[in-house]
Amino acid sequence: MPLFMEEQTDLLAVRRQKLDALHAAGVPPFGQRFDITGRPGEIRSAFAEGNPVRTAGRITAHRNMGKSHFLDLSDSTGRMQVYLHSKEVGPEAAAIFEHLDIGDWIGVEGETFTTKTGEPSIKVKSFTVLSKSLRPLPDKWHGVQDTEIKYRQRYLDLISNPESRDVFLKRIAIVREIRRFLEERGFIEIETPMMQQVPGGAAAQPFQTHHNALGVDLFLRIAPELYLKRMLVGGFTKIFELNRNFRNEGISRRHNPEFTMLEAYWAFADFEQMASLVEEMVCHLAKTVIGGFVIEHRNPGGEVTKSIDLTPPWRRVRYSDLIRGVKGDWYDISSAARREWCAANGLDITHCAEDFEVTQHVFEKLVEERTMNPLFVTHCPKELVPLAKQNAQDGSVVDVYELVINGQEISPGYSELNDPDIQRARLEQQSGGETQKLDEEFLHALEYGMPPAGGVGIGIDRLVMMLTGAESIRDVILFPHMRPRGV
RNA sequence: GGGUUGGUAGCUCAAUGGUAGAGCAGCGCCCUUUUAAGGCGUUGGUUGUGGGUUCGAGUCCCACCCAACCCA
Repeated sequence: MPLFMEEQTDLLAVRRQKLDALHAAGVPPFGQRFDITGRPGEIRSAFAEGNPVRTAGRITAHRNMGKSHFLDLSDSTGRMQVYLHSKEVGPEAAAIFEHLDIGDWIGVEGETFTTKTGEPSIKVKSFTVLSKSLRPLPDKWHGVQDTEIKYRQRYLDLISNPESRDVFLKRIAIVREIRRFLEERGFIEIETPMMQQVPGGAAAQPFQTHHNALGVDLFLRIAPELYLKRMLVGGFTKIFELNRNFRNEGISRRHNPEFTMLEAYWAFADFEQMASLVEEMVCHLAKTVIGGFVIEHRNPGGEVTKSIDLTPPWRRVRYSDLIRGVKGDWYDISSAARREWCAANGLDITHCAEDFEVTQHVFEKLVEERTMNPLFVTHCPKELVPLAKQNAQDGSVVDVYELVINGQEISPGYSELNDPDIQRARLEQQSGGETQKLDEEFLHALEYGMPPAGGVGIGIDRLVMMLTGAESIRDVILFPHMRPRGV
């Protein structure tokens, strides 16, 4: 009596009923090993007709023609259409098929053919249930639009938004190509401690933890620098580390508490050579991963919002010359006159106590933020970079570059300080006299002699943002940190 | 920390203070080459949470939660 039959329409309950139906039919809903001849996207991109194939994937589309069905099987490699007809698989399998849904993983065996609309396809002879999906997937056409779901449930974003998948595949390729580029040039990858007793190498708030057996507090590293320099002392003269740093600071469009950093050190080189190395490396990434030197950033409507041209050679300009480019007599006028000029030009410098901070604010707002194409800013004021070598000709500046692309700092590079006494003085100054913040073991190591070296750091997340056109760091980190919340 | 915007069905989105809707997904039926398949029918809601104003609140007010963006 349909009138008295309770209509069961809850989406989760319907899937549970199908799960039960599979069990009842003796079909394990969560399968085992399934050997394949190729993944869906691989078979499609290297398509040859008339071949026996086995593949597996998630059902992401179902076009039901009555007796014949067209399914898309997908994974991270892409999609492959399969054609399923009761005449080919038999009535028993056709009955099992009734219990499948979009979202289920299945394995298929069959033969490749091309449909009359020209679509590469697999004519299924048999299929195997690999995993029953108990929750419905996001909208097949729009995918996941809700940013919160994209970040908290990244797997849904990856299943339904191919453009998100592409960004992460590019990120993976970028990291792989960086390693290859450096290794081909004789750099070797080093692993140094992520838990440090003295968090050094940068000025940032660390995360704190505790080692029970040793009874000591430890800090997650804010940078690997001081350990990599110990490696230079140890005679490893071309090294890099590409891994995570942790900073206990704000979360924003450009900041995640854990982020990926490349640091590389090259003994007997200077900051100019490091600049060339970085220029070559980023150009290599653009060519191999992006496919060209021009990077276009688009808004959600698809319109180009900005264009970055990475074609080498990149400009190298002294910091002071860039400031003079903003205001020619900047270094000839009084401190008060500079502050008046800032106020008149809409720059808020109320938080700037020192003169160099005022100048730096002008640099950030009027040079850095407006620089889209690569620019090596060289010979920065020594107050800004306390750990670098002073310039031999001009003691007020240091031998460093800051690479600016896309309006943000992408990479600093130094001629590293290797005089242990000057290094100690600088670190003591930086720590404000708090001796427990000094990494004495590092200073001790320097006294054995560290070769002069060039060093670079590159924030990989921001580099990926620049290369892929992402406007938020959360779009290039698979699982960005979010405020806790139940699903 | 401050400001702005947003949170409605599984997903994507509507809804002058006056009966909460559509598309997709789901469910039922038709269809043997479709591809955002199509056709007919149909189910589905604590409108982020908690208060308040009102005859009446998704809509107005207050607080809180979560997110995005801008600022610090």
